[in-house]
Amino acid sequence: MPEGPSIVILKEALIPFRNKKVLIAGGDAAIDLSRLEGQKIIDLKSWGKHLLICFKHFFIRIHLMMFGTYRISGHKDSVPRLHLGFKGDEVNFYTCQVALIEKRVEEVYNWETDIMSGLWNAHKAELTLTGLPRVKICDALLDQDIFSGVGNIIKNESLFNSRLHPETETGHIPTRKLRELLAKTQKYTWDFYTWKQEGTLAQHWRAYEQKICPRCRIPFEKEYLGKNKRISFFCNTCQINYNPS
DNA sequence: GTGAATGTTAACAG
DNA sequence: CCTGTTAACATTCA
Repeated sequence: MPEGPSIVILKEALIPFRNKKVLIAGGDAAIDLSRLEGQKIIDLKSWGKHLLICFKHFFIRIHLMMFGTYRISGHKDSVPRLHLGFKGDEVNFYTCQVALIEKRVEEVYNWETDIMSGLWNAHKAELTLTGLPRVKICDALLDQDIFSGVGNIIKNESLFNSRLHPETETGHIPTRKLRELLAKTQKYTWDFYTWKQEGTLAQHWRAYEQKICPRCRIPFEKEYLGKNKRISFFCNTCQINYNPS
């Protein structure tokens, strides 16, 4: 379910719980739930695919992984991983990773790599990629230390929008093309955010899960590419591979 | 019933 | 120690 934009949407949905006190903490998460009870939520943040629920002396990190779900002001029949009970309200998370971290978020996270953040630093990303010339761009885009919040949909769509072949090594990408990719990736994440909220995300896909290239009408390639063997949809004609042959 | 999917990491082999 | 592979977690849908 989650790439960065979905986590931003989740965070925004939780903003009404800022300054609310957790009366009951439950669920089967392997954390000290009693630590939460009686504590007031100070803030809600996200970094990449991490949702951060901030308290005075610690924060909760939630990662929805592939199948995580949640309910706000409601619950499912199954046992939640984390249940937060408030006065007359509740929030529940399912099938996710939960950690309690005894630090301030500023000590742990740098938002310059978070593609959804106002602090996102394209120049820093460019420098990092330049220093990893043999890494395939399809792997680099999924590297959460470089593009925090980018997932497989954003990877496929951004490469298509930039007309870049997924297997191109970063060191062979012309600087102008690399900068185009950085800009279009950030733009697509915000399109994703808008379309996800509208419920129209899938109908806007131009590459992901598509059979025909919308640009030149030839069939898409569908291959498991890169170190991580994630599915890649791409057009062999429109998307240029700059690697020397 | 089977396989694959918006993800990540621990464990293991070499 | 580094790198690569496999397993594991876990839900839903085609």
